Amino acid sequence: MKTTRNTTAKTAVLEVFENSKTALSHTEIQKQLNDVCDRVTIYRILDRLVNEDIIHKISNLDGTVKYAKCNHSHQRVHIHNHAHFSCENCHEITCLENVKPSYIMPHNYKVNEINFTLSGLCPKCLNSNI
Amino acid sequence: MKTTRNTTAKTAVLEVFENSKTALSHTEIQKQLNDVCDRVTIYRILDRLVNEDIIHKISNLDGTVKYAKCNHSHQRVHIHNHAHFSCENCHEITCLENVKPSYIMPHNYKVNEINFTLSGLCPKCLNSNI
DNA sequence: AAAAATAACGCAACAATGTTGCGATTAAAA
DNA sequence: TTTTAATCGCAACATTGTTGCGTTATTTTT
Ligand SMILES: [Zn+2]
Ligand SMILES: [Zn+2]
Ligand SMILES: [Zn+2]
Ligand SMILES: [Zn+2]
Repeated sequence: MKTTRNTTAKTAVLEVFENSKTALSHTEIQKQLNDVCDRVTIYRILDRLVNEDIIHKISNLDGTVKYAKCNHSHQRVHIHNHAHFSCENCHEITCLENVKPSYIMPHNYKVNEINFTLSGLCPKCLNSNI
Repeated sequence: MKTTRNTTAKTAVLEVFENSKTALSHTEIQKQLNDVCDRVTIYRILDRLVNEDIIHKISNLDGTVKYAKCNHSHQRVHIHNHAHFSCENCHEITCLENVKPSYIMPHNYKVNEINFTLSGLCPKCLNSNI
């Protein structure tokens, strides 16, 4: 079995997540790390953190990919079924941990995973405009 | 005002959509077109068809982008608020025109658009496996 | 029908994002 | 301390999408 290791690069990436309230893209992480490690290493660390259920991957409407901390590691079954909000103004992505859509599916489909993304204006941008 | 023109390439792309029950990626369209036109032209045609509300763009969980015919052009307000299903086995994307999620949002958010994608096994793959 | 206007095209070049192979490091176990 | 293998850096490559520009072709005007 493969064991996972704690490296300086991985610790640095984790710290970036700890200090962020919103989801982060690979590029945003790279900028904050400031040459702590190679570009490729960040990709590999992100893959590992996803596999370890420490962060989750968010694919956005505009094609960008971001990652966010998992705030539910205590749950027995680790499922990412919450919604995400994408602000059209500041482009920040936030987890809406408590928003879970209800829906009715046609028969003969087996649903394993759902992705629910809403876009519009976040509270910050909603208050600070005309 | 810019007027839109009917070209052989655009007609060919439209025909590909007419013959498809599922959503199509740029690459899939390109293969079916078989050098009718350049790669870039397909991108530009897809952009135009989206602007004309003839097709809609679907961003998938795995980062792929597909396009599908709009089957609701008769509606007065043209909104794409239906769900999409992504099969983990055959990777086909289908529009679930009648699946519309209900949800409760926290205050102070203004929602303009939603994206609801479900993944799992489609009816075809569900029936044809062990 | 011919001429004029411009939407659409082909091509080449570029950009962003992510992947792979491989030899060198280094964290963790023995 | 030595050994093992997970992780890293680097170079090279792949995919997807964009842009500029001179050319082609559809549509409108004359
Ligand atoms: Zn905002
Ligand atoms: Zn989340
Ligand atoms: Zn299927
Ligand atoms: Zn659809």
